[in-house]
Amino acid sequence: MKEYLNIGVSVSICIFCYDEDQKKVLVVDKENDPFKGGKVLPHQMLQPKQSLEEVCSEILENNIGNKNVYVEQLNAFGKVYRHPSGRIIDISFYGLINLEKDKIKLNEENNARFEKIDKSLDLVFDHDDIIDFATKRIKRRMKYRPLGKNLLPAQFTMNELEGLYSCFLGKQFDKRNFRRRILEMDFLKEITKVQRNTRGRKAILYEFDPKKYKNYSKTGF
Amino acid sequence: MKEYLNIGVSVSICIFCYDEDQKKVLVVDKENDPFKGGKVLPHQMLQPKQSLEEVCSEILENNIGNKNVYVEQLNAFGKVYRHPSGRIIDISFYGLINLEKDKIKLNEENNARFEKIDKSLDLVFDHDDIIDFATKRIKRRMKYRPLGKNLLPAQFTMNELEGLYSCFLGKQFDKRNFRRRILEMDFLKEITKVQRNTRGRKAILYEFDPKKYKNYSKTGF
DNA sequence: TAACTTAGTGTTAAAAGTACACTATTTAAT
DNA sequence: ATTAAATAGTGTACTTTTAACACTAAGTTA
Repeated sequence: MKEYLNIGVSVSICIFCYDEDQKKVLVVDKENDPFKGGKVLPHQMLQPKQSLEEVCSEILENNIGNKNVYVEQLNAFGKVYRHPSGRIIDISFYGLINLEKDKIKLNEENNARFEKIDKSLDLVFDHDDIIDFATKRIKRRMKYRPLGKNLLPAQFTMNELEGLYSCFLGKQFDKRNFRRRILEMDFLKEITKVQRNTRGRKAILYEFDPKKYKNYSKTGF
Repeated sequence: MKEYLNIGVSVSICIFCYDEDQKKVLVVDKENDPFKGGKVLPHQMLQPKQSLEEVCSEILENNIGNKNVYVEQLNAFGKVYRHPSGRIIDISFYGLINLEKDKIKLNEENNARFEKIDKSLDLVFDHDDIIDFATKRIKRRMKYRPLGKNLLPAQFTMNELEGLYSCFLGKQFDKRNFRRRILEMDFLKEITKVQRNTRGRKAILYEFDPKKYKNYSKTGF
């Protein structure tokens, strides 16, 4: 056997959602050694016949019961001793979902769950670094691409969208400027129906315009 | 043997330089099958005991005789049939060099050489895609980070810097606006000496201010 | 000394971004 | 029915950034 084949390739995914006005990430309990019982990102070994896309689909299917989630590649993490039981290169991805719209069925066997992202997350391997990497990537990306279609319900208010942006970018916006900017970017459709069980004035509901959203997603503003 | 080990990991590097007012990339002739004699990016199989950084150093040493070139990771390319003789995942990097300053000794055995980047490059595997990926990454990066320290000689004129930007971004600049913007960014030192064997008026020479350049490289403007 | 080559310089107009405070609509409480 | 509390929505003035634009300066060569 060729020596260079003594390397495994794993794929891991940061799956983010926006829930209870917070950014959360999917973590699972590790079912086998090393670090059995430790908290990790969902991940899996790549098999020789699988494309990277295929193993991503499998990971998604196995952990959230829905393989049709768009993911993007982040980075290959390859420190020699990142994995204690052999040489494993990890290729990481991230994806964004909405808990209702995407019909998520969390895997109960490995205790798959969404947790909010802070110091106390504390994953094993170098998975905290991966989350960090993903967080920065998303922040940069959302400055020139639209964000929200995968994270929000089909219809949403301007304040909800503002909350999302505010949460993911970690800063406050001026209401008026935010609205103006978003509407100028021209990827929203205003829905005439105005319905919500809230106190206070009822808000206009918006949807993303699928075509425009898609175009801007590809080419940026 | 575990099935998932039947995958190899290669590392390839796009090494760019700026020569004769053109952006060029290092290519070599492939020395063994598959595609023996074909044109490729310098690359090598990752060995189990090597870090990604180490194999990059080796590739650099073997092809340009200087392993101390800063490289950044681009992307993992992992299509199942990208390599005809087995499953190989390629992790690509890019680096920027200056032909004189970096004391480049091109490997003659594999005909290592810099070629300008256009349709006629035509590399085997998916190496054209990798160059494409690198080109876009650099374009995006140079909008918020300084560029040039690795590509230009230690001292250079403002017009030379403009030429470089113009070449890498693929667009023309207004002289006055360009100068103003670059000087405002404040990573250049003006050198009093004004010397060049050129026709016409002599130009002021600049150097990069190492500290400022480094800071902006990390954090952006 | 005139023609040519390359380097260097300021101003104005347009666009984008930022700061800022009140009115409108609805529900809940009295 | 009236008032208080909650949430949604709106416009203007100022500042900063970007973009457009053409001539003068310094040196070389014929």
